[in-house]
Amino acid sequence: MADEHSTALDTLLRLSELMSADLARFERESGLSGSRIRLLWTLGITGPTTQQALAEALDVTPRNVTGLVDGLSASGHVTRQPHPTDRRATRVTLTDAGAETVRDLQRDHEDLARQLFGGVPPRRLAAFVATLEETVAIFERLMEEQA
Amino acid sequence: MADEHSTALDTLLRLSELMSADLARFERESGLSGSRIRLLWTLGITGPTTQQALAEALDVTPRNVTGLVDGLSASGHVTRQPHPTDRRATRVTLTDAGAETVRDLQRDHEDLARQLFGGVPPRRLAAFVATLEETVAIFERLMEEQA
DNA sequence: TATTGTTATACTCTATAACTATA
DNA sequence: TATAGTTATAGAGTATAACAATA
Repeated sequence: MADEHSTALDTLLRLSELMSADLARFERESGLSGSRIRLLWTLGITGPTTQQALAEALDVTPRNVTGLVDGLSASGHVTRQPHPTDRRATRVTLTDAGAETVRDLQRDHEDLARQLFGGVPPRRLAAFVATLEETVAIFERLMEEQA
Repeated sequence: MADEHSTALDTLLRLSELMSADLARFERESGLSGSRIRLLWTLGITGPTTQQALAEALDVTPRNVTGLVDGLSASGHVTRQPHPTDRRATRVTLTDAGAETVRDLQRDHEDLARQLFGGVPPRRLAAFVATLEETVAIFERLMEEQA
């Protein structure tokens, strides 16, 4: 018989698996890899930005971003534009098709949120979110201590 | 201003990222990749088992398991043993070193659970877990409908 | 015939290091 | 000198397809 602590963490891990499986579904439907989808999602949040900034946001090397942007450029989801003031840099910009993919992602995300939590009474949902957020705060503190 | 539904899902995604970062810490400390760690974890749960069974449990191809077992065999974490009754099959077994790695994983897992949830009052933790488990149930139903 | 695992081949993600162009 | 991005190289994870040994 496991501790309730462990049950909570195990269930969170199970939810992680399910969210990964949901991402895999989008991968199949869009023909895009998870890494490319994450880049598009980031670009949707930041707007047009440099590869350097993308590398930091995604926590990967600049070289890796070069490869991802190559692929997304070939598939017509992004374009490389000259940076307006720094001629060393490129600005990665969503094409119309890329922007549509990002909208699809956002819509799927909202649909999922509604399906998972739409039936939870407001008071209970608020308490749930509060505990989640406290857990994130503790976790972030732990990770900082180790860094 | 986002819906509380979306906030809940966003926070769960954030927790997923943190759990991935925590796994990455174990990867650095052990010198093992995430895929190999998952195989060891699975082997710790099932006990000695065939590559076929590992492929199903990990949801990857048999060929993939061959590569992972090759690596874990070279690093001394597992061995290939003849299957007692089926001469086509191999039984993958944890070595002492492999078993120790699994124990480290389990200990880290329990430590993390205690650090994250040890301070949450029992009633509140029970309510939290209940909502988590309902969310998993809804999510699993959704994924089945799509499959 | 069906199953277990491997060889052969290929693609994506990822990293480090060296290099070019620009700041 | 430092920064942005690319070329060169390498390794891990993953997949499909063809094959050998065994059931």
